Amino acid sequence: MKISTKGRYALLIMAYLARNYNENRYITLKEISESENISLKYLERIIATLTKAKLVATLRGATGGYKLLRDPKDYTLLEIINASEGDLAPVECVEHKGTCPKINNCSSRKIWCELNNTIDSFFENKSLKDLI
Amino acid sequence: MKISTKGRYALLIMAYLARNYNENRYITLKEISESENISLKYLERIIATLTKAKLVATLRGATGGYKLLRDPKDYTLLEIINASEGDLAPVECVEHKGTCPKINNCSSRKIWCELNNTIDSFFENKSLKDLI
DNA sequence: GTAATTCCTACCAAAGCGGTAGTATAATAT
DNA sequence: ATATTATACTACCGCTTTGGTAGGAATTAC
Repeated sequence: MKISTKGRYALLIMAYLARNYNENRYITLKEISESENISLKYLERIIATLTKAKLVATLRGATGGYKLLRDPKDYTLLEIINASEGDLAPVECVEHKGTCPKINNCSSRKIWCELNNTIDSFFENKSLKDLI
Repeated sequence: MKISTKGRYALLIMAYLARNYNENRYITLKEISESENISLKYLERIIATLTKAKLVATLRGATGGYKLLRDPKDYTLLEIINASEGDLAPVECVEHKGTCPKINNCSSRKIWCELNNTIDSFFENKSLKDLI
């Protein structure tokens, strides 16, 4: 039941961008890397998923970097975690019903679905602003 | 954020024992293995942790097997999951504070602790009887 | 053109997951 | 006693995921 570094670092990056949101400038990964003491190369890979999910704006080249597209209060932690970590379903059958033949008489599945909803709404109800 | 087969199968085993609780007999893994279609050998390994945690009674030899030590309503899902899956903390620093040097000015840790509490109380408030 | 920065792909070691196999030990049935 | 049934313990194994590293290509500002 661990959150991997993908999700954790994604949150760190987004929190960093959020803290500098009002400056409205592009922030380099180099800056975040040095501030948070995480390898630049690894951050590149992690933020790529956030870029693809259109959670951040990017500009290449000199004076380029990343910035938020919306106000921090308008990001839920769920969308950030989902983009970076994938879906949070604690077991396969919650999201993909075809994988288990016992699905219709499984006494546990109801529990897993409930747990999934609990976790999702936990993150849905927290914004990026709450994090900073 | 997955629950592994350790935790899932542990719950299956306990649910099976719970459904037969009133018969007050020792139930073999062979029976559970055939009923649930899970390898006997793997079940042996999984139930070993439940035995060590004193969640089930065992008897070796012919007519031996496993049975519950208490009424199903007196088992929380949390103790079963904890015994089989280990603790559910979504990040290391929630349980082991020494692992991260940034612990005292980490904006994320509060979230992880909250999530941990949410998940724990989810399982704490469900009994084995709820599962069957 | 040069420097700075993102973007893309390939690679890699270590750990965890989901088992299997073999043997030792204990209790019962006959 | 001995054969049978069952748990207990330990070692092994292939596969996938995790947590990175490395190198270079594309893009932009100056």
